[in-house]
Amino acid sequence: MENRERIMQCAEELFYSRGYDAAGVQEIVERAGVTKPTLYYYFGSKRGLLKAILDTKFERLIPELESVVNRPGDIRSKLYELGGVYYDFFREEYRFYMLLMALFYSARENEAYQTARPYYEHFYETVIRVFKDCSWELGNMNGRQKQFAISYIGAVNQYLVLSFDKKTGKSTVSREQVRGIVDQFMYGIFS
Amino acid sequence: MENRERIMQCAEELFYSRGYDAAGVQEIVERAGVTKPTLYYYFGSKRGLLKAILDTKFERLIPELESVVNRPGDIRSKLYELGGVYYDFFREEYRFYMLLMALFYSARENEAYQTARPYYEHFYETVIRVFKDCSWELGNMNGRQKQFAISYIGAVNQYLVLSFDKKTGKSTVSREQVRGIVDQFMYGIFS
DNA sequence: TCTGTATTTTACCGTTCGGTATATAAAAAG
DNA sequence: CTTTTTATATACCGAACGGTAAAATACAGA
Repeated sequence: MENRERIMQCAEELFYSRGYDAAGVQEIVERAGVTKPTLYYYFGSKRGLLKAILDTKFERLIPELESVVNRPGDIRSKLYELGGVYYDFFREEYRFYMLLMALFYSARENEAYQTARPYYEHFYETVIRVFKDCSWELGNMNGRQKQFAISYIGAVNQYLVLSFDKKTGKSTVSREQVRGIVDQFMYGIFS
Repeated sequence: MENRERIMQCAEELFYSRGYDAAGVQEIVERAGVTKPTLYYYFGSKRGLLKAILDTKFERLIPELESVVNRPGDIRSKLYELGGVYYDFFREEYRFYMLLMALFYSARENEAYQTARPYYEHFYETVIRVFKDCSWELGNMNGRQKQFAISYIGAVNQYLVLSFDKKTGKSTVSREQVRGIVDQFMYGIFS
């Protein structure tokens, strides 16, 4: 099982730094210190390898998101906590996070996008549910739950991604600053 | 000059639909009805072709952005107009817009990202300047101009991209709804 | 010790990749 | 009418692509 994990780790690194299409299977196995058939033994295809990486990481992220969403509380505290989950996940798994963003924005026909798509959908649905569950607080929102979810994710993501220093490999923002973004999202720029 | 333009057009389409790395030079020239040396005669390399596409489109977008930024007005009207420019550009050049997003989120080591990077920087600086020029209205903002620019672009982009129906190739939002996003950005979700 | 299974290797597949040397048309300049 | 420049095609390059057949190795349990 050691080789399997090392392959996934090296692949994640290379997908992140070169991009999924530009990263070659040959280079992945070289870094992992194995040969190609070993990779194909475990994952079946390059796409299968990507899928395995996505599965592993989401297996950790999804329950964290769910626990925030299902916990009782007002919209403010939920969005804070949600931002916190993003922030922590981003700090610990920034390579994967950046890879995920790249996949999300890659072309619709592209194999990588199609592989990653189901994961986004689950992800988005979770955030939309936050707004739906808080209709007691926000009114009927005129069907704007989805819009709220989109711009919330857009603002937070953009902020995390832009504040990432790829030289040091670290985020330059604090958890507090992410709270600031959430505040701005809720109360506007004059707050 | 006809072939040159047709190559660029076909390349834009393929870069959009398959992704820059996944789109092959061979396929581009086949669609354009020419051969490879013709492409290399005009653009020198695949990267040069991408650069030419970026140049052409930004040559149109940048002046529009500049005119909005340089016009006098309050932050509200400027952000409205800026959103309008995005919206129009997105409707008319959605393939290019989506391609641009994909390039922006692609890996830092990647050739495509490095080619597109200078264009983003110019673009971001323009939006940051909107907030800087309105410090009379927003106070000193505690150095949050950049944060504002980032989350503004993040929210608007995410909204436009998400509302794009790739089956019909059209945006499902109106100019009004983009104004709604700008309102939300300025006054929060309770507005 | 033998046998079966899980794992990894060597050596290779055909295809496509980005890119080019060279010849050839077409058109403008002398 | 020649010469030069611009533009396009034929035919090819070596390298890398994703992927695989088949053999060898490692390691169980009987």
